[in-house]
Amino acid sequence: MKPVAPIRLLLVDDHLVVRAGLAAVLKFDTRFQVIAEAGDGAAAVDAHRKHQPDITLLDVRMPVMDGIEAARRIRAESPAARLLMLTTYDAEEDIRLALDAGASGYLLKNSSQDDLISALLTVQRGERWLPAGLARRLREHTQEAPLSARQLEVLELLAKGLSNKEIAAVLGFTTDGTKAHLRAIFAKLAVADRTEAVVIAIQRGLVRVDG
Amino acid sequence: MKPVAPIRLLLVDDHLVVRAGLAAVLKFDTRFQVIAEAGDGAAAVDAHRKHQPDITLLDVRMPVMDGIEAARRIRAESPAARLLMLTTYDAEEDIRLALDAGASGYLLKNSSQDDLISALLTVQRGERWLPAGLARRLREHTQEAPLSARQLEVLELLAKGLSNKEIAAVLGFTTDGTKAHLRAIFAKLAVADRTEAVVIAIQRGLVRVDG
DNA sequence: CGCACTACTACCCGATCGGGTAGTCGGTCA
DNA sequence: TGACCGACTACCCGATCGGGTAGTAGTGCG
Repeated sequence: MKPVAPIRLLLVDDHLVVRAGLAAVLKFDTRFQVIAEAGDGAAAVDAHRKHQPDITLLDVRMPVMDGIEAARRIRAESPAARLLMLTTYDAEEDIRLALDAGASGYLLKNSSQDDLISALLTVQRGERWLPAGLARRLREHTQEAPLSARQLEVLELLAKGLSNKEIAAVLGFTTDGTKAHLRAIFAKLAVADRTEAVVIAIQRGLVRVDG
Repeated sequence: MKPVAPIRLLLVDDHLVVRAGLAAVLKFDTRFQVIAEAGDGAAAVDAHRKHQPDITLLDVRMPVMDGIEAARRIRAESPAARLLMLTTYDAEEDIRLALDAGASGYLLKNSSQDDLISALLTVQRGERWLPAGLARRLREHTQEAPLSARQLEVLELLAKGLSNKEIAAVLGFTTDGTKAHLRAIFAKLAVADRTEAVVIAIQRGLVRVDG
């Protein structure tokens, strides 16, 4: 064992308890050193600029600026930054967005201490880290055509329970327009009707219901 | 200030990080003392029996045995036990179930340290603690008639995207039977169609989609 | 005992939905 | 330039949905 400089970490999470927990869990491992913490995305960007950590542990869902946007901005400033996203949710869309935003890994909050540590070490080596089952599920849907921006708008309204006519009114086209979009959406999500589409969309994280 | 014996706490959460975080946050407040931890519901029941804590902080969603069931069993053994449920989700149904199971309070994981401490102190006094906005939302829907067991079965299948005919086949009655159930469900949830019903059901925690 | 309520079945009917087909318009990429 | 694709509009048609109404069986409640 040769002595190595500790990996310097920036912790970003809006939950105080989670930050404290991560710090507590990592405190006794000399390979890691928590050098800063932040409670929202904007603070994370500032803290990253100031401290230039080796790895940033970034919560996905946060007030002010979410983890995805924070990841994008950090990568814009520091393309070599290593970002490990941290989340409770395994919605595929979140993961896809996180990876697109430049994250090097994706860690579920219910991971064990061992997982946390191996994720950190893996990311530090410049490799990608994803939870076991997730990598497979992600590949499955990655082949399929993604929804267009317009289709996501329609889907969002659909998930509010609007009828074809109401969706058309909101988006400013005819009910036939809604139907055309729905047909494309159904095909891409491989479902038969609007209800199924909404359920799948929620499962995959294409739309949010937490309101 | 007269010196008081610290409030003895049992922490129950399947996330190591959360347990560590709670312990870390409470460590510096002498009014509290963490005397034991558990990682699932079954272990929580055992730990409660053994340590008889003043307050048990119980995560709702856990493997092996969830927090609701654990709360029920703990209360069965120790009717005076004070239980503070801890969760990320604010689905109303979870809260209702938790309170029915005998919880004295319900704390969201994104609460501040101040909230955590005042929740603990409130519960210790034997009073009920609920997050601000939640108490109101809960009262709103508490007036409304709850769904029957059969209606929940139908709702569950509805949330899988099944048609009236398919639901009827699964449950063993005619499509008219499905329609009769749906009419009752729509009325109780105050929605106009199946898609809206599913969204509301997911929001309120009446059905789960995490799979 | 009657009353209320859930769990259905059944029929009617208009509105909505979903699928098939076809064509226009604008942007992109080779 | 032509080929392709997304965003529509439009029309047809059968299936499904949701609402109104009515009636039966079974259960729990006072």
